[in-house]
Amino acid sequence: MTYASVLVALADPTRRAIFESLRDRPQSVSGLALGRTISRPAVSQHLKVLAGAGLVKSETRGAANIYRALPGGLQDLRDYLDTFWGDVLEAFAAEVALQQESK
Amino acid sequence: MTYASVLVALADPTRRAIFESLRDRPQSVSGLALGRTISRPAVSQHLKVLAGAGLVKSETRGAANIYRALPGGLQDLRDYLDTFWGDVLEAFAAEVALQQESK
DNA sequence: CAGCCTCGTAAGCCGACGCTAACGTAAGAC
DNA sequence: GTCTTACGTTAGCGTCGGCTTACGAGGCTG
Repeated sequence: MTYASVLVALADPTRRAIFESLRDRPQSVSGLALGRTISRPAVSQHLKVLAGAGLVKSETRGAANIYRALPGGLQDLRDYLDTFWGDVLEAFAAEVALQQESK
Repeated sequence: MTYASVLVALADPTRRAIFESLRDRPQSVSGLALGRTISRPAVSQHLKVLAGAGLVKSETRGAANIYRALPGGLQDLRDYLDTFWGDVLEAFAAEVALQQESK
């Protein structure tokens, strides 16, 4: 069921940009807000959503909060897509079989 | 860039349900609306979004419109997630190297 | 032809989401 | 202690998205 929250989290372009930025290297909240046009609280809220989806981990270092990307959070979504592949191929095979019968 | 529209399309639960229903077997618009609580036009609009993302194909048969799931439409998203994996592991390795140096 | 089915689209409503501004809190630096 | 920096949270606003109702366009049947 977590793949649902992952989809919602990654559906937003700003959130994807933040996640991709964290993919390159861990960063603080203000560090993430520096390169963008949105305010720091907006970044904080996006990080909250990403953390809720298990895509990001926060690590307090002094007064700063360092965020890091969690690649494992994508696994559920990958599995979801994989099940789709198999099912759709099965359905296709069944369809072909039906076509054969109707001839 | 298509993975973005795929993410948006699959982020909605109703749209996912429709897509999963088409995964099992091709169906008409009213056929899809039959099992659900939402109206037929709502289904039609969702199908439009799914088609825009390349996840669904419409095939006119008489007065009916048969929709079919396109598994290939998920490939771009899969590739996007895969690039994430490699990059994040590289970043992790770089982080470990930094930790080692600072000791 | 008339009637019925299929479907897509437009208008409108309403709730959810993203954003900002403002507040309060906690951790160093001096 | 004081100041600064970094952060999270809240309230409020604007906007986007999903849903329904109503309409118009094609196809099939009698």
